[in-house]
Amino acid sequence: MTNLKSNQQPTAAELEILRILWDRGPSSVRVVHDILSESKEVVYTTTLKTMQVMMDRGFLTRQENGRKHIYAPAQAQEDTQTDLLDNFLQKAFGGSAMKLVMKTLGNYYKTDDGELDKLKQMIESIEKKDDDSTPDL
Amino acid sequence: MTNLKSNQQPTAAELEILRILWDRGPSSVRVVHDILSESKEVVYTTTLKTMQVMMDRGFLTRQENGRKHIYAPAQAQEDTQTDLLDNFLQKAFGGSAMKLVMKTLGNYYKTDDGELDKLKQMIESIEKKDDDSTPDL
DNA sequence: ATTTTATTACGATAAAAATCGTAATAAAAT
DNA sequence: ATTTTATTACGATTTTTATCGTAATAAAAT
Repeated sequence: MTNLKSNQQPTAAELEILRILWDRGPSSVRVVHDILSESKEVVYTTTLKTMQVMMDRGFLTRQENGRKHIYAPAQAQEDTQTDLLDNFLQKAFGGSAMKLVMKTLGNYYKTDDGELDKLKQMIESIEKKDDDSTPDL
Repeated sequence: MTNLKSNQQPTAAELEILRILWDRGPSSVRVVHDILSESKEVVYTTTLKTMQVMMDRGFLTRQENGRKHIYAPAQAQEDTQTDLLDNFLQKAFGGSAMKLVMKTLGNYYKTDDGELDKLKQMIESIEKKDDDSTPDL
């Protein structure tokens, strides 16, 4: 019945920019924009403005020396992904992590063996741990 | 460089309505609204309008007898989830299904054994199949 | 038949997100 | 010093999404 305006998520356009920064490290608007332009038609000032807004929203930090601004993600990719995942899991799968996992594997199962092995390891470690703590959702 | 306004996704508000319809089957606006009201403060005409928009967007169908309209999802939950997943995977994990799976398991590993077993089966069947066909993304 | 009630239709407004154009500023080149 | 170039700041506009109020319509109750 209440409506706690929960944790703000970056928009789609913002995520594209974050991805670039995570990949290339701290960068100027110019660099980000040029990369962005390869996959999307957009004007320089739009990219700039978006990054300024992201600054306000706390998604980016920046280091200014003189007129030059170098932007960096405020949060590690891992942490942002955690937030996004929480959100998506609720919205699309009613919070059932297992349904999400099964569907993902079912749809995109082409993987290399190394990855499947890692996955198996993970499952084992879950089976070991089981029942001691931590959330389930 | 182009910008194909790809496949439309339901918004968050629309998904809440879809979820209700998937759960309860085809329903009137009244029913959907009453259920929605339990978790969210919203006015009847807002729910109505949203559902009318969803109709336009092709997310819902409806059967009218006289003044009474009964709405139903245009697409099975599974299929919508596939679309959502495609989209999310790109946006948040750069298309790497494996990363998504690993992170999901890592974050929400509390599951019952039955589910883990199913998961192991799935992995096995993937190992069997491997290399014949189908997309990887 | 008249009134009450429930429902839909429609349009208007608000809020959020995305985009762009213009002006201001500073550095670099001449 | 003056001009050119690159960058940021700022505000305006557009688009999309969400919300609501009022009027129209039909069915049910009296």
